[in-house]
Amino acid sequence: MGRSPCCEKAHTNKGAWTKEEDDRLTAYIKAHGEGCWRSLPKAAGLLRCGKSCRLRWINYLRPDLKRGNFSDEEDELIIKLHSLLGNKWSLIAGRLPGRTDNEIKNYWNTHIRRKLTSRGIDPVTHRAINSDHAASNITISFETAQRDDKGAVFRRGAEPTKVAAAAAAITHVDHHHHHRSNPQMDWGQGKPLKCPDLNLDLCISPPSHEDPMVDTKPVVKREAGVGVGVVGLCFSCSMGLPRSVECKCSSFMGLRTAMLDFRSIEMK
DNA sequence: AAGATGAACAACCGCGCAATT
DNA sequence: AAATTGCGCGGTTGTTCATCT
Repeated sequence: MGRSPCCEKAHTNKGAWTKEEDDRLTAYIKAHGEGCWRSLPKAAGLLRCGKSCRLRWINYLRPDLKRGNFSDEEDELIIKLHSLLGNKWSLIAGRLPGRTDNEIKNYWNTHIRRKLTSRGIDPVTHRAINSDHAASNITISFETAQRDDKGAVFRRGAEPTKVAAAAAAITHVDHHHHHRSNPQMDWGQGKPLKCPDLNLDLCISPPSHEDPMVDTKPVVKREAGVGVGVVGLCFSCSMGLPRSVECKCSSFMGLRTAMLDFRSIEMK
């Protein structure tokens, strides 16, 4: 048999959170940390579903949330990342410290979608509206990921973290081969993407035993409590200090973007 | 001033996968 | 191995606020 039910559906509050509920949740997590969401409501004295508590904490109460308006740089970064990742809001949020997937998703739906449409760009395909050719064949470039002598992929400039094998680079370009959640990517081929103004190093952690016959649908390996993906900024850049001699972080629209660490993405 | 409409965003819902029993 | 739950995700809905007519 499995576990006991996650929460009692009856006798749980729904809808907007009150100040008192927020305070209780915040106080509890500050005292005990983010633990088991299922047992948290009862322990914290909240008549809420654990799922609801998690959502409230992650999207609203967490102290490291940035909140406030998105900058133009953030806008553009979201657009670029969306063109690469599709509606993978959690992955996109992983590139924007202090922003949540829900916030970005809402922002996309209310602002950016309209912004792109007004620019004549289809927000879904990132291609020019009414032109099959104008924006097609956009090539998004990634520097070649390095491999160690056993073929494991590791991030340039980082300790050779061995991740499972296979393709380091992502492919794309043929917009006719659509992945169900990411029309811009062809996850199976392992050819580099090219994008003139987005210099990001993507290391897709591949399957440990690559089998061309298996479904290559990308999946996100979950790491509880850890945002997916890590911005690999060096110390100087992460502190906003002048670049050091060793700094290998790249710039994108004035932002130090460093290298994307997609260790948590794996091919199925 | 009041109602209609749209924008913004918080919260919910259902699903898939991994973990657990 | 199968059944079941926990967690996280993306899609959607509901509510509030601002602007327009």
